[in-house]
Amino acid sequence: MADQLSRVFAALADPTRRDLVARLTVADATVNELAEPYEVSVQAISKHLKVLEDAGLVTKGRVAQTRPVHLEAEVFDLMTAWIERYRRRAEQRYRRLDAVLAEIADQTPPRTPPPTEGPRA
Amino acid sequence: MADQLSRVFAALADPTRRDLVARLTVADATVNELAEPYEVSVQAISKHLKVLEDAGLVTKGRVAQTRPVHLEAEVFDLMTAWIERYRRRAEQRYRRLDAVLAEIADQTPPRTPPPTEGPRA
DNA sequence: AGCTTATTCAACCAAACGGTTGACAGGCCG
DNA sequence: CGGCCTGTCAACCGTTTGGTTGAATAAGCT
Repeated sequence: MADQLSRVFAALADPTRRDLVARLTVADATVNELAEPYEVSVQAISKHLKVLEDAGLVTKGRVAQTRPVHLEAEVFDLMTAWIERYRRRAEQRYRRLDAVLAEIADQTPPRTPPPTEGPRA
Repeated sequence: MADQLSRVFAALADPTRRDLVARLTVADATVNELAEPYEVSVQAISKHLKVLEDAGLVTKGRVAQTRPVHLEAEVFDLMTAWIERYRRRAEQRYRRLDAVLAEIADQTPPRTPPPTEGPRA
């Protein structure tokens, strides 16, 4: 199996699974309740829930013969940490670039239009 | 093709691709430069970059015969928005649950130990 | 023009994915 | 006890994924 971060991202790459997570933010629910709105079989949803469970996004209880599914929101922090870390670095880099460009624009009088949006765009 | 959010999550579900993104927060780089540290073929990295590009995480320029790869950090906001939205909802729900539990504990004197951690755990 | 470098395209392969149907295990309830 | 839910396991199927090698395209360099 892959590392947890990979599993979390992979789990949320599927729209059905994202929808399941979204619905679980409202309330815990049993597998059948969760499966009801979709057109696929209960087994398919059971598999989706297993993926979410393996990623640590969800846990299952045991009430009578049902297994209420519960969202574990803490795992979101794992993603947020990764995303924020690199977003911050990327932004710092742009800030640095902006500074360099500003300096260049300062030293050299109106030469070329500032290539703030480079060859792409 | 799937929606962009799915493509972004799927793109970041691979450790090699996450590493590419991480390295691109430092500086733009050509395909060959990016491929150098890994043990796989350049073609494999080219494919990874295509996945990142299709997800909108990355764009390619054209300098001479090289195609410098550039990180598009804005797409991160798409994920952050999704994550924060549902994290917030989940947290609100816990707050509500806490309130309910507090009220119950208030009305009923020491009856059962508060089931703050339910059947799971 | 002709060679070289950088990158992608194409065909192929094994493994994983998302779905199906059918069988089976656990726990209620008449 | 016997049946009925609820949920999972197993086998199967078509598609996607991540990798390979080999050929093709594009833009310098001499």
